[in-house]
Amino acid sequence: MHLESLSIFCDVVRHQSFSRAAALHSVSQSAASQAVRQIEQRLGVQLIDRSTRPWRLTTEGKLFFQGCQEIIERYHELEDAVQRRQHPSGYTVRVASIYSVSLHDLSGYVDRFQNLVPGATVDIAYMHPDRVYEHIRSDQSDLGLISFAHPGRGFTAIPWKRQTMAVACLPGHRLARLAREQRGLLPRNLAGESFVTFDRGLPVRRQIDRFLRKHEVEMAVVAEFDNIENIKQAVEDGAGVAILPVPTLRQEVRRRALVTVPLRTAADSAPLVRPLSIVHRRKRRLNPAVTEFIKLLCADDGALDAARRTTAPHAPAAGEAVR
Amino acid sequence: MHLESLSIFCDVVRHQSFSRAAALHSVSQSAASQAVRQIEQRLGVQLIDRSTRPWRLTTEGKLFFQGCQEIIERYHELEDAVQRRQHPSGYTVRVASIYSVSLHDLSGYVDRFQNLVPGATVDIAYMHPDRVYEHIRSDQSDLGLISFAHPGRGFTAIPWKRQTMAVACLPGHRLARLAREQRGLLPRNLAGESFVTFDRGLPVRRQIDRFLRKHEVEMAVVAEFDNIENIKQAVEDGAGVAILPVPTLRQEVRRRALVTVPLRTAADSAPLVRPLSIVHRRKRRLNPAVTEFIKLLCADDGALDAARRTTAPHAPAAGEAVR
DNA sequence: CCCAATGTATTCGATATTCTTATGCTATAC
DNA sequence: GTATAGCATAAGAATATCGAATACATTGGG
Repeated sequence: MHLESLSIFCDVVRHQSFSRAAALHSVSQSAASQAVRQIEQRLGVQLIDRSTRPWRLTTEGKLFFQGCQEIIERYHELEDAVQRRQHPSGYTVRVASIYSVSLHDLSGYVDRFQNLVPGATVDIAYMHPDRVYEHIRSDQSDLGLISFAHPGRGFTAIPWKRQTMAVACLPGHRLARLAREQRGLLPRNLAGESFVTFDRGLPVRRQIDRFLRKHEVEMAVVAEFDNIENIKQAVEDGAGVAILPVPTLRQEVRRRALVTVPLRTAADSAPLVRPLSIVHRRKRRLNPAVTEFIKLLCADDGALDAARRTTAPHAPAAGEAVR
Repeated sequence: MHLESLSIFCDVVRHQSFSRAAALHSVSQSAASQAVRQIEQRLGVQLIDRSTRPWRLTTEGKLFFQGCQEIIERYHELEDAVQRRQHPSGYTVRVASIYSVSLHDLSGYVDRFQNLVPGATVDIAYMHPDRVYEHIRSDQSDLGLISFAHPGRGFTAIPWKRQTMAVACLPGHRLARLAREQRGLLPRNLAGESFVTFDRGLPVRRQIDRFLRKHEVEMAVVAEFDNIENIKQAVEDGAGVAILPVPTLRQEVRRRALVTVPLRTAADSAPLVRPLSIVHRRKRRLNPAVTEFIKLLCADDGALDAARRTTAPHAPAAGEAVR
């Protein structure tokens, strides 16, 4: 019997709902239903009486629920105890991040975290997206911060932030003036503009192309790069305009090298955002400090529901463009 | 985490051996090794120090072992408690059997069982092999008794008896006399004889054919049936001889309608036997009475190791002919 | 020191299980 | 009645598991 299934059963009972329990465990409602059914079948005992609405626990169900609760709690304590022995003091949270999540984005969290958990430290390492996954797979890091969390095998992705993307150009650029005049830019204003963008094949590029196609705008791609730094550089050098996540342009905007121009879209059409996710190895018990850090990262970001994790190969991370 | 894996870990520790633990759980040594490693990986903690011989538990391993033992015991108690509520008294063991396992084969066990477990009853139903599986799958029976337990999905087969097979013929038949003269029959004595046998495609038929081919004997098949009763009938009617499990001929031998003639084979060649197995649904917790009954069935049958259950698609049931 | 014996780890392909998506059902509310 | 919310079910894809074969490591004997 899978402990995870027992845990799902307990949450089904606690929340009086299969769907909510499923969400809490980051699985589909169907999976929760099947898990509970499987328990019933293996036991040969009906735990839930589904003939009424709302459903109710049977007597056996109540008994089993109480027992399960205790067993699961005990098991978690056991895991904690065993893991704590190994890292007896000074928890460390090892984070692997892509370059374009600046330290600035994180320092606030880190400070608050170190206040909250006095003994703890956070190690942040910046690297190429592929290496982030590799780092996590090989257990060199506990968490990864990446954009467009690709649904790779063995990883769990927790939606974190959604950075809105805007047009970046030189302060004296035609589009900058136009945006001032008409308060923001419409997608079609971009038509024909020289465009510095991401390599074909990167999710963010596909995202942008989809957006432009949707708004029936064609731009003249003059350069493609696989990272944001090079794109910004090219724009500063006057090669054209770019569409980039606003927070990554903070430095350049501050020193007035570039300006960001918001893109206005119709209310019903999805705005251009770059979803950032926290990823970690699936089915792996995270140490308490890591759990705490995740909680903190997700917490003030009130809009996002921490429960909406996804490990599903095809479930788009919240914020990923719809097909 | 799989409770089964935890249980394997506990047995590994208790018996200080992966192989023995694997056998106890009816899995391969490989699976046991993988199970333990999986636990270690998910915990991120080394439980067993494999660098020495014999290996030793790490400190964390000891801690985890103690905790696991308790958790598993609790879980089993919980299952029992929940199941007992449903069958508060008078356990019943429901057995589905093929026709050719006669009541005579079972009555001894049933009597002893009812002595051992006073409140219990045993229901035996006889049916076609396919229906036995169906009965078990649909939970109409707890146990099935079948021959040549085919390794079907979702079933566990416990080797039970190995019925030696012998030639059955009319008392006055040439072979009967020959056997008296030379004390038993050699396979080659069967050459050219009229042969009443099983339908092609039945495992028992393939078994017999293999045997004959191995001894380079060709017989003249005069009739094929899908069940033993018809074959016996045909032999009694003088259609020819048959090769059948000895115990299924008890009635006919007693009333002197037929005789059984043992087949002598070289010491190194496998004798012809029909393996009988007890099957039940895999991954299903059996109620205590059923467990007790299985124990009883297997017990006096000392030669067979109750631990050598098989659920493996390719593991031949003990006694099945080797390829 | 090498060799064989024993027991565990690893790899790989087959198989079984478990998931998700899509859709069907059903008890209640209106 | 009909609509709705919430669960069940089906089918196929993704994943996990298992066993067979084999590699590897340790130990004990020559």
